[in-house]
Amino acid sequence: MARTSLSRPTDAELEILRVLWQRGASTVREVQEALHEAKPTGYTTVLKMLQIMTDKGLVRRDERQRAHVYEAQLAQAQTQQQMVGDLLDRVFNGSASSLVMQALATKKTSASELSEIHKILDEVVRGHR
Amino acid sequence: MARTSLSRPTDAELEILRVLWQRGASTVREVQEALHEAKPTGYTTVLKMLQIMTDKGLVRRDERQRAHVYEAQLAQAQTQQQMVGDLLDRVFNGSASSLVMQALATKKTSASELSEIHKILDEVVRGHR
DNA sequence: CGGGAAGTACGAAGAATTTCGTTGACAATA
DNA sequence: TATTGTCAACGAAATTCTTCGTACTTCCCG
Repeated sequence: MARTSLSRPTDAELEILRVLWQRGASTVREVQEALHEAKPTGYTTVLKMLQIMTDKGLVRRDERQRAHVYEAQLAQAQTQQQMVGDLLDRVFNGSASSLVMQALATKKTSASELSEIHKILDEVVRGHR
Repeated sequence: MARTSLSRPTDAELEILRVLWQRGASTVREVQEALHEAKPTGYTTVLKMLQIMTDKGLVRRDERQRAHVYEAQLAQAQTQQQMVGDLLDRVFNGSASSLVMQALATKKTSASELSEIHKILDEVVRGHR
């Protein structure tokens, strides 16, 4: 039974999505092996998660081969945008500047990261005029 | 029984923290009334949440009055920083520039927000030299 | 003092999340 | 063909999150 709403992925779901984004379409076994390196995880656990995620519409399943192949439904950037938007609403009252400020305060952001952000900012400002 | 770890607040916990940050130290009744406007919530529900949050160390409780007074343990900025750091790790692989990019892509950020971000960025860059 | 109002504590129940054991289907191979 | 290995499906258990009913306590007012 497919769902309609599509809420934000849980932690375990996100772990799996990260693998799928990195590897591209993968079998259960491939995902399990990738996850297992970071954190021991059983095969059936990953399988069950992927079944649930298929149900929720987070991933697509290709059943043509005996070993089904799973693929993330949304591109990484889309999910990132959704999740940062969610955080913006829930935690920052919609203030993007607060979010950026706290993001920069958290990590010692590298100089190259900073100039990258500067570039992005310039582009957005340019687009605004 | 107090906990040790202090994981990220759940959604319901965050709702309550938002009230406490906005109002400052408050009784259960005060929190409940504030929450109730946005979303009907029973008194004992809020009470139980606050008890759990005290347990987790998310809030402090002053029991000197009959109506206990609750206060957020961490300042809003601290929690924001923690949560954006968490998102950075879990969803953006630590790339602050990606996060900023997606944040700006999500909302039509206002011009004043953009210049505010620009100012923050300049300050951080200056601090780096 | 007696009774109601306002408060806390406790426990339970339902939902969602996460993990994994067992089963049965299917395929490769000896 | 008989055996062994790989896989999906299913269900159940453990945990966490969320909500709220009930019981007990304390305070105030007549």
